[in-house]
Amino acid sequence: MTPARPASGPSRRVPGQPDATADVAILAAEPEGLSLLLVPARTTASARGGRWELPWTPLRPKAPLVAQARRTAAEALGVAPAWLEQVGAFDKGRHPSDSALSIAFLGLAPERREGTAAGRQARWFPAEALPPLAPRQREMVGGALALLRERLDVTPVAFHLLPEVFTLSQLQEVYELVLGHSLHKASFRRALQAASLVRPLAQWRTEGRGRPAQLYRYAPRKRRGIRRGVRFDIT
Amino acid sequence: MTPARPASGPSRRVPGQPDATADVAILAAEPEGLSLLLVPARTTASARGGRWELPWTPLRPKAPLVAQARRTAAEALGVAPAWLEQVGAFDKGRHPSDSALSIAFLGLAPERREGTAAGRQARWFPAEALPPLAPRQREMVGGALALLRERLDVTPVAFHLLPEVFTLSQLQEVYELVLGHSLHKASFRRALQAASLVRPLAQWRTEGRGRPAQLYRYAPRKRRGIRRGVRFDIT
DNA sequence: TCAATAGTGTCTGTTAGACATTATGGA
DNA sequence: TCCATAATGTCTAACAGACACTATTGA
Repeated sequence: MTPARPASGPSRRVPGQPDATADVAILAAEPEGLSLLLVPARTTASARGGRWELPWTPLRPKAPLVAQARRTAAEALGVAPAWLEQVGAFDKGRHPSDSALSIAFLGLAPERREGTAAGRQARWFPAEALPPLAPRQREMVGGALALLRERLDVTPVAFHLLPEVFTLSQLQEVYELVLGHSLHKASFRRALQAASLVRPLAQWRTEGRGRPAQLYRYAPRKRRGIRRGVRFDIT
Repeated sequence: MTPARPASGPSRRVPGQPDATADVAILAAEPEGLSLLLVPARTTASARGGRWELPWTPLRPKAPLVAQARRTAAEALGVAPAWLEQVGAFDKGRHPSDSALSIAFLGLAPERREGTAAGRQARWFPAEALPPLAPRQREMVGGALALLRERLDVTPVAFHLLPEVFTLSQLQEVYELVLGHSLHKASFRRALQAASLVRPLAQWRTEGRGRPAQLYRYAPRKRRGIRRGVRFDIT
């Protein structure tokens, strides 16, 4: 499928090292939607000016995969991501490195607006309006978003998209952003109460107009082994 | 971590080819539990007699990843698996090939007892009583089982563990095997009815003692976009 | 006072699980 | 006949969503 490419400049293939890359899709939640961290494309033959790409590094077999992904993420984000998980291996489509294989990771950053000076020229883009990406990286972003949605109702992953201290409205916003639809406020809080995942603080924060919102902190108490019945919820 | 191994016999490392493998965990459902297909370990220096391993092949960058996994599975199973999905990339622990990286796949076979002559010397082992495996392959099996559980309530994947025609008790057994706990019969059937995933046939099958069970076929009719509320079901 | 947001109480329809009952075969 | 399994109807407790209402701030 791919035409035989000349081994381009900086792709130094060391025998014994896999011809593969580690790519990281770093997501953050903002009021307007999820945003993705991109870095300026390395200047290669194919790259005209102003292109962007997912942070990636060539895979080095010595270092553990996750460690390398974490380093790659930290390099672009400025700090280590609050959460990191492998999405999977991708081999279809072109990659900026022209590598045959790429391992994608999902990284989460807590509320990018505050702090987290994105390294060098890295920039955040709204997840619904991304600049053109290499086909393989485009697929990896899709996989990362899907993984985030999957994890959301199995793992308290939403809290890694929020600062230490947050309001329940903020928490609900994150869930709505990731799930892609709005939730019932009373039901959301009831379920949250039942799960006892958060601890209220004796602090309130006023934001714009209305009544100030109480602040909460992530503090899971119960370990519940609830066995739900089967749901045949095929999509 | 790994001591410097001499490049052992059959590991021909071609420069430009990733030093990686594709491994497949092929599962089937039996009344006693899930079973896993293993093949005799390739005779290498480390292998004493009677060891087993997951079917694997060295990764060839030209071929698409899934295609190669499917071929690897078919070689061990005799036929193509009814379902195949990537589990992820594994790099920790030793692999029979001593490769730095392995991509794991989950394969499903419909009820192994009937037909499906396992290729050559391949053998089924109960998933709870596996023979010793290379550490990395052991992890891959765990990942494959976890993925199967994850997929079960999102995708009608259970039907790929059953023959074309089955009884509702068989279907429930598969769900119970994969989920690891028993389900309420009436509730199970009610939910199944509501999802309209199966079509009853005008055939009954008597099995042992009691009343004969009606046979069903997988036939999803509705495409439902039901939006459930959030569940904070952290395990 | 009005607008806007936070937070809560009540009602109702849905549903999962418990239980009981009928149906239908083999031993 | 008895036993084992299939299949279904009814009841109840739990729960999700709708709705309404109070609370508390800024404009």
